[in-house]
Amino acid sequence: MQPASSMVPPPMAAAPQYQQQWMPQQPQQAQPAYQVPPPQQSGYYYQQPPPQGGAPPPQQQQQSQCTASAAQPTSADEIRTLWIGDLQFWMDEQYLYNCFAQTGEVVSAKVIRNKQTQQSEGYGFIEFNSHAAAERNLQAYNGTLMPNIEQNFRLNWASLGSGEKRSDNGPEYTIFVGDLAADVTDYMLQETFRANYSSVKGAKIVTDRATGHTKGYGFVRFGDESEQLRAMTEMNGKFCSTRPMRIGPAANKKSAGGQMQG
DNA sequence: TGTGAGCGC
Repeated sequence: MQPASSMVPPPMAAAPQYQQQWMPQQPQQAQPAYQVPPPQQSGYYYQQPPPQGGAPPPQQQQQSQCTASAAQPTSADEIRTLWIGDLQFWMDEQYLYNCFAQTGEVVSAKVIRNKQTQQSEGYGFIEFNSHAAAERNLQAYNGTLMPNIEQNFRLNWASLGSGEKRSDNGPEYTIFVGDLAADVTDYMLQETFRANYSSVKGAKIVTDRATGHTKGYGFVRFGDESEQLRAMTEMNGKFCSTRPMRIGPAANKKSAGGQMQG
């Protein structure tokens, strides 16, 4: 049980000049020397079994080996890339790749950098070999601890790079949630509310950009205003993880539903 | 206690 030295963040060192994209030298390599332990399946109560009846199990479902002329995404179903945010400055392409390498489904990893300073912009993209693989990794890793740092993966579908994403249906109504414990993740907060309110669209824990540590508060977005209002009273004081939540109205600076007046 | 922000040349 020795931590791989290549995964340890450098104390302070100038970042070397990396390529814009990183991928393994051999795509069908048996097993890389570096291995990342799988994410801790803590078995949260909000984990739900995969839906059955319709979708085949995500096993070795070999799609057609898209070799050359089949690389034209015609719809959003073909998206195979995930967006990853809240990256530290030392998290390079190889670090990201190693995070998902044990699944054997990652194709490439990329950190977006400033062209002049080569410093990380704090986000990147992970490309997988199929849409199903990307979705599996999104579900498995999002909200779990990243290697060698007390910070959670913040993953999402890469939407803006591949054309139009399916537009949201209608306005959103956001609430502020404070007094959150340090281990509360986006997904945990979202599912805590979704268990009671079907119109929950998502949740966001606010983290410090420099350290990636939570600031102890976040936001939950609803699609239905009545559920937003109900949640503000019904969920106030309810426990999420180890602490009771304190809920208040969100001071939306962007287009909210209709709660702003004057 | 406290009111985010994140899409690639």
